[in-house]
Amino acid sequence: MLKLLQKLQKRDEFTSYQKEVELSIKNTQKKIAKEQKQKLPSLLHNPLEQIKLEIVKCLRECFNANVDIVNEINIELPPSHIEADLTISTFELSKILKSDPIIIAQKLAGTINQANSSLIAKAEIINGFINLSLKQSSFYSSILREINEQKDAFGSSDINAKKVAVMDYSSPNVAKPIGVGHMRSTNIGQALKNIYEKTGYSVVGHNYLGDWGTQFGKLIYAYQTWGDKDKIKQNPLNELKNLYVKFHEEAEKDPKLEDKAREIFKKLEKRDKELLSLWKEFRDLSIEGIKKTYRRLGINFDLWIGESYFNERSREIIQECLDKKLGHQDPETGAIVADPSDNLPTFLLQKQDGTTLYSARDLANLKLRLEKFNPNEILYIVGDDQKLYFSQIINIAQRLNWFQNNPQIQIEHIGFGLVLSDGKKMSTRKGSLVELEDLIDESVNQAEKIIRQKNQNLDEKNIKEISEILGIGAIIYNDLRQSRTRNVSFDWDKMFSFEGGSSVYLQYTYVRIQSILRKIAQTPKTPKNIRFENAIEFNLSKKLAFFPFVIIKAEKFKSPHLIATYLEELAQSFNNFYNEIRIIETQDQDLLNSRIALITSVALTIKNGLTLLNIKTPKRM
RNA sequence: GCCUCUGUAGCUUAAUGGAUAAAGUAACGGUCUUCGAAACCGUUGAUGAGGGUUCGAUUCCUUCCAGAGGCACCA
Repeated sequence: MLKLLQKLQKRDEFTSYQKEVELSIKNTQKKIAKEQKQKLPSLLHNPLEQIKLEIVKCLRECFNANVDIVNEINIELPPSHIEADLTISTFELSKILKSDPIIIAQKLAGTINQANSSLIAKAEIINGFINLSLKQSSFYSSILREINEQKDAFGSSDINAKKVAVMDYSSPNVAKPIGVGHMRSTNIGQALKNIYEKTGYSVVGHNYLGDWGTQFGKLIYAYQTWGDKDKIKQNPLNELKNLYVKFHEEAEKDPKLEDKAREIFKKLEKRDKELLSLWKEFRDLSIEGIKKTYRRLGINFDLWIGESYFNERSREIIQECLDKKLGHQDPETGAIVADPSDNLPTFLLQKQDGTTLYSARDLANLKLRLEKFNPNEILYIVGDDQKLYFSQIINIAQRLNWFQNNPQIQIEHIGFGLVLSDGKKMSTRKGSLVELEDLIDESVNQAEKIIRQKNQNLDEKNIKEISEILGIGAIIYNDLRQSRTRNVSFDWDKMFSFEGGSSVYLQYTYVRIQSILRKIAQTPKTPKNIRFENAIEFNLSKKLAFFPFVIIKAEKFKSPHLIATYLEELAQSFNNFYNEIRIIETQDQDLLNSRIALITSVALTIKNGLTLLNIKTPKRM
């Protein structure tokens, strides 16, 4: 009886939330277990993989190499001035085999030529390069058959089967609206999740919400001082943002406000019932708005566990740091300081007023991930401005011996350049923030304008749907097409480029193919005798064969932009072909069917690639 | 002050030690009575500056210059 009473007394806004979290962790564990049992598509039917394996076999024959060299074979398309189908450079091999590249090239090319391969016609050497000429028709029919069989699965592989990765992305602060800066973490994170899964990984997507901390003290203070309940009910997100900005404006004039905010947060950490219910209200309102934006962008997570969940656990972590002498209490202030090694600067875990800091909660978060998912990788997809912070955290976790059960684990901060406005970092506090929702609306409007201008045959409903697809795609693509590390300057005009080098270019190419397939009006079926007539067709098929390997590379370097670059090259190649050859006028039935198989493959690959980047493909536009 | 990242064509970007540095955009010229010209073809145009490492450097090291970010009670 007494226990029940105690339980009831203890029950507050937290209790139900904690239950929710535990359930979502269990569900995620189930999801992983299920995925690990699934059979994944293999690369073995891809002729490019077959060529690679043949070369490895030849290498083993002539060098008795028992080192693992499969992944060192680097097959590429040769530069345009070289007349060959594929090229291998032997420079990397020479380091592994500790031999002269020219000699390797000579020996290897000789062995390949004697091997009587079903795909390779001949190997020639120029310097350290081995240039391969293929048995083109077998290669061509092999890759087209493979793609048309695999369909949406084309691009998948099993090279990372049975591996688990936890990804921390988006993770917005719930007290303020999502800005365009946060968009990068969201887009890059989701794209990396998709890419990882395509190579066989099970991925836990974690939206680590910033739903705790002094910011809530600020927000609650602002609400209590200037807030208006009715206004918040009408337009919650906007009003909360106004309060947040107002607080910072006032705090500029009167720095004492910061102390007041800290005081409120301190009470919140002590579970003051009234404050806690305000906290819950603001949190729920914010999350509702955030989810709306995610729905439009197609972002999904397995876990929504915010910092608040780790509040109490972080106390244990702080104690653990003190016990293991990785932290100390500052004798002057009483704050608790963590002491990383490797010349990294110290950082605070707990403030002098006894409340916890982000770092302590983040360490608790890391521990939970290790315990619940035992992952091979943990990726923090967070801006480069937090690079130092993550090296500090990882250093402490390492020295707390948290990785002893899993020494191979990779914990990485996947940084990226910031979105700059007028050359500077954007900030909610200074009001220089462009809100993501506004940006999306604007882009969708721009798209609609152009669609109306370009295509008069669409009805209203279609126009709305397609504007949404094109407008949102343009924003995401603009974010993902360049390599992660460079800063992005925010430029409205650049966002709405609907020409070459944009998602719209890729979508347009896809739509064109759909249009041809509609005109031909026969169900595409792969013919018995696949053949081609023109070199452009064969080149396209080579490019297609690379798709799964591009995904693998994008996973290895955590670089979604490699997919974008690849798709642009593919689309360009197709458009070239399209301009050269009139597909529907092909007389020979086998050739026509082969061409249908080819363009279907191109369309599938563009669609699968854009899906990885979280961009949709319309049927018409 | 210390540390980190970035610097490629007028502009936005690609190329993670390899062959003649690749695209888009802008400019100029060409291609639609024929599969959707939101496309295609052609011309002009670039590695911030200096040193080093090596068969070979946009890529690695170093000095300088320029921009951005971080460095204790925000997250």
